[in-house]
Amino acid sequence: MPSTPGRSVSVKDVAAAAGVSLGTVSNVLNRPDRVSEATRARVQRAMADLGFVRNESARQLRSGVSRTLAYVMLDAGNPFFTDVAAGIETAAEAHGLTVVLGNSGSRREREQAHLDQFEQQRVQGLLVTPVDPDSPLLDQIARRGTPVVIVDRTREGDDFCSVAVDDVLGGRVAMEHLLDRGHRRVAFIGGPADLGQVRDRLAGARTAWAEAGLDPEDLVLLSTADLTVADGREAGQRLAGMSSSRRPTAAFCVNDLIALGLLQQVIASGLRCPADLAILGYDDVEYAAAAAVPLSSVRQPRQQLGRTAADLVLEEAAGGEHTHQRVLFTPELVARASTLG
Amino acid sequence: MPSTPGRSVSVKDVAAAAGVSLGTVSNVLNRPDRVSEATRARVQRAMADLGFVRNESARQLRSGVSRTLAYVMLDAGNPFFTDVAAGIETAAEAHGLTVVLGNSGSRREREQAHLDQFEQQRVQGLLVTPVDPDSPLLDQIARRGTPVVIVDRTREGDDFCSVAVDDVLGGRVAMEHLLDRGHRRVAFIGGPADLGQVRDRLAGARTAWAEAGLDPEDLVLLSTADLTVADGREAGQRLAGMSSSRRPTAAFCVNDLIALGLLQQVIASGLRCPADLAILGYDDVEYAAAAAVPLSSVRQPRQQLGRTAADLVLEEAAGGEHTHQRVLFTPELVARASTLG
DNA sequence: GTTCGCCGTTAAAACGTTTCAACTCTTGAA
DNA sequence: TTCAAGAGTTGAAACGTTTTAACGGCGAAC
Repeated sequence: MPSTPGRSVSVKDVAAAAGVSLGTVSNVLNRPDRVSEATRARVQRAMADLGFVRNESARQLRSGVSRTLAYVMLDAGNPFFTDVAAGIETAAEAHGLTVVLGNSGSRREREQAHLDQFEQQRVQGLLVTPVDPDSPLLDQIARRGTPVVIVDRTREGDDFCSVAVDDVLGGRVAMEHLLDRGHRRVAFIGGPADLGQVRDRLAGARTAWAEAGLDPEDLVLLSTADLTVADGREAGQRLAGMSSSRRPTAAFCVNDLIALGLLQQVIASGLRCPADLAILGYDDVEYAAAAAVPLSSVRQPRQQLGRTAADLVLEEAAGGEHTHQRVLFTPELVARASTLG
Repeated sequence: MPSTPGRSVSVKDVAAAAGVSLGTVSNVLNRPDRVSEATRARVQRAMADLGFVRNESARQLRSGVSRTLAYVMLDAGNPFFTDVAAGIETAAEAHGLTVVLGNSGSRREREQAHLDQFEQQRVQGLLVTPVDPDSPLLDQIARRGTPVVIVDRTREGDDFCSVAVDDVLGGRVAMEHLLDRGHRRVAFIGGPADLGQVRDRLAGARTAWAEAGLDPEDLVLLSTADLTVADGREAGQRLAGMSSSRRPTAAFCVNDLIALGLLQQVIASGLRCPADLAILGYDDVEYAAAAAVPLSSVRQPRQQLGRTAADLVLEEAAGGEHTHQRVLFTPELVARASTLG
């Protein structure tokens, strides 16, 4: 008969009900092999009857260690980060840990609240995709003893482990693909220009462009205000308005949303993809393959990003000698109809 | 000068460093107004110097209450649930609580692990979109004293608060819209048929259909294996293959992914939307408005779902008299070009 | 019959915080 | 001058668990 909701049953209560000492109850919980079959059964029965729930606070206070990993994500609404989180969960599960997630929604004060909270909870490790990778708050936390790993961002210096994807390489791979397909009039579409990922992908694209012996001036830059479908459509209007002799034959979009918007507008304008305009996106979001013309894109190893981050933070938490490392993953081109046709 | 990582600075250390008693340090933390300006400054200085981090476990153990709400979501990769989570966070923030998220990924054992974990952490309230709303685990937790609210699901009986959206009503509203637009040959597209939401939306649609005096037999049912874009495209092929005299003039899709796939295939087949086929989706996902033809859809108040759930669980946690209630939200039709044209 | 070792169990200490009653000054009123 | 009130501070107790040293009982070995 389970107990009434009348607050918190403790080991002491269980001990009394089972007619054993409190230490024995703890043994049943933590080292069941040290307890005789009979008493163990009696104690477990009492726990079930009384509705005993271990008090994690007390357990952690005494034992000093928690069984959780925390990930503070930048934007829970973005599938990229939830995939990263899934990777973290996979790795944590393998170590018998649970993962708790905090969502900052790109807001500094929420990020700080979560970080404080998790630090005070003494989580075993703290993974974070920070609003600002250079925030001193991260240094403080690390200095006070909680292992911190930066995810999908990097920062100068070797104060942290970090895992990220090589955006410069991604930009280069993308451009090389378009060049391989024979395109010599190419547009780079994306913005705002000061966003690290936009900057890096453009830099990579420019490198490939230059290595092909082409004039840097000839790479068409179409800057967008943001990274949305609407921005892509707007860029599409600009392209459609060009004379066919001047219009690029291919577009490298800094993300898939822009690429999808572009694709829609291009089709609506009566142009054909890829015959009139090849389109290459970035991120390989779930709907990329399901677009009207299946979209070529650059895929990032999202789950692996998470798994690796979790492994790193656990290695650091384990305490042996540990040197911080910056892991940079290689993005992968996924060629589909929108550039192959 | 911040301390070395050599484990955990306690209030005792701070007290010693500041030359005050341990109780005073606690007062600085919890009732700063009771401490004189001078000592407060001295203590705060010591805390900063030593890198003091409050131990949440000890705090909670002693005070008995936690400052967190937990939400165990069914699928962190689904934007619906992240929107719900955002709503929960909004409400929690207003109460000065933080929210931790657990992701079950529709797996029972992960759900159980998270629920156990959060119960043991003595969270103030537990929100959950369960794999199985009838799981006895939920009863156990509630009986042991942690307030539980079921989100986006309901269960019979009055053992829990729950918040959900009225899918029957949503189906009816959708069908009424198509009938209002004059359609009399209509297809319902979705599956698998045993999914609660498919069943409910179809039931609502049928009610509206019957109320319009139409023969139930005339509502065309196109069953899909799943709820993906690919399923929608496949349904589109079936529709396009019909003679124009027999083909429905409108399709109500059980979710937006199917609707988007259908739309793509319809356009690819040379049919016009909405002239040849009006299309109505469900969920109003982010990309619905950005489709080639902006998609009409049925919107669910996702954030409000979360806010309400959080408010309910907090009310229950507050402890006054509380009667469990089942809140059913009203979905809202968003009419766009795909049914208006 | 004594000793030894082993097993199951116990009692007490410790973790770091919050709370509370008690104490010491200081100040203003009687 | 005495007293009351109040502000500021203190020390100890308590939260529920884990851990450890010690204990009693029992069979085996001598």
